[in-house]
Amino acid sequence: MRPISNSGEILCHSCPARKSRLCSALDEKAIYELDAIATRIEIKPHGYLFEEEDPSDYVYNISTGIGLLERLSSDGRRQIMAFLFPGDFAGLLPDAIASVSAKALSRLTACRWHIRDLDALMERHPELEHRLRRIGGRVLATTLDQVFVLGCKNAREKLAYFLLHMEHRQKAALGPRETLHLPMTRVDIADYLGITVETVSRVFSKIKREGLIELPDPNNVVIKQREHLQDIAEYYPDGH
Amino acid sequence: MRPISNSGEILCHSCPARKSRLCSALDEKAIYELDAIATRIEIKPHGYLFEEEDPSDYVYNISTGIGLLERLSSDGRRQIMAFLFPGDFAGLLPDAIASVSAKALSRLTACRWHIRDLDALMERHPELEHRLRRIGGRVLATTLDQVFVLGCKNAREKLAYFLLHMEHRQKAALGPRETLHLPMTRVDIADYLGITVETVSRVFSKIKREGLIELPDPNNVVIKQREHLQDIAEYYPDGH
DNA sequence: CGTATTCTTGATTGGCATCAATCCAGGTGG
DNA sequence: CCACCTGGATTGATGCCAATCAAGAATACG
Repeated sequence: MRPISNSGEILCHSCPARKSRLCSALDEKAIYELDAIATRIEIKPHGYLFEEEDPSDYVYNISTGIGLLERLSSDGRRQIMAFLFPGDFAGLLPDAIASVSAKALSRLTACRWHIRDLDALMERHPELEHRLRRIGGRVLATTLDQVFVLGCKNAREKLAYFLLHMEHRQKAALGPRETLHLPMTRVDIADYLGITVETVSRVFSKIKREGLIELPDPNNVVIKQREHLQDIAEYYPDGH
Repeated sequence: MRPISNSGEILCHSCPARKSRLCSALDEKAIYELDAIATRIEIKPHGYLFEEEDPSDYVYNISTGIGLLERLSSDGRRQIMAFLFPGDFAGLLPDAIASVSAKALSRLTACRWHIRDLDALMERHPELEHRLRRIGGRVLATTLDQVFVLGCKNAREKLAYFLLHMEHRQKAALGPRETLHLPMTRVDIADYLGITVETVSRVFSKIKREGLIELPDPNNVVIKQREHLQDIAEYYPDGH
């Protein structure tokens, strides 16, 4: 059976997210059908995949590029809920109960499904719903980690957590790298951790002086003392 | 068809959480089966429903009483992830990826299902999995609200959010009340909001002096100026 | 009724925010 | 090719909100 996409250059079988948690281990027939109801979309840097006000009728799966989920308050404060890597999902809240926007940090391509189409497909492939539930569970687990960090940790601990978490995400999405690339600005990091840009910058400088990391340039980090960082953050993404 | 519980005084048909999002609108047969694989459990005040280290092989649905989900760090800091009201679920993370404990604030009764039993039942009743997915979606939405509050808001705004949120939860679980009962201590509130007991106490006193609330006693609040509180918290649980 | 626990209030400290200036790389146009 | 501009990053000076330390008041409990 040859996969046919209804609208785009990347087909499921050649998709960078082919091994994503939604597609992998689905049988050929299900993948074919999933492909048939998918729309390929592309967002330019700084563009939005969807915004708070939009009716949340779609589920997205990032194929390539980096994005973020953010929420804004009326007086301009911003909280970043997550950074999006290839394979990640967005728009998993069908009730439109969560108002977040998804913004592209780089050129970004994604698969989009209409909720109704997905619901219909799930009726015939219950395995699909099971997978979506597990994906949701992982998102929740990560969000609980974030709650813990925001509620309990100081600036130094927050940044240590951030670096290790980003390294972990990047490894999962793109494979192991020798240096950690940070595609976001210092402001983004600050808004993710609930601190200010200046504080982020200061802590970067401090842990660099202390030899915990190297900073070839602001967007690239070499972690020199992983265990020390893990102890600071109390975060061990791959076990102790 | 008469419902038969395998272990307890409360049957599904007389369950206080009977109208919970899991059971409601399931057909009689599914409810019967759900009942058959449920275990009724009871926890004393300050006891634990489950703890961080436990293998998370169970899903729980609170029947009566109040509880909380907490995570502790090695140096004693604590973050409360949620307060549990009748009808709420806990243990929704099958991967054991989220280490949280569930503690009882009062005498607490709950339904417990083994994941395996539930998985087997879902094979025959896909509607059940669909419901669990939606429940998980709601939990995630609430947790995202919490992230926003922890990351962006000051002590005053946090407490305003807390009061309105608790009122909303209490209304949903127990029906409308004229006064808001707070079954948790000031320390619990502090650990939920990422601030200290003293700060909680001070803000309570302040908004009481300002006439936003009345405090007949520390555990009961009468909200006098709901709209003002909503504006402080930027939180409108039932729309504007 | 005494003891423990929780809550509240006061005094002081400190970590991070705020305000402000400078640095630096990349892009643009003369 | 270079002067200029711009947005992001860094560093410094100062101030403030909430943490910390400490003590007293209120309430629950054996």
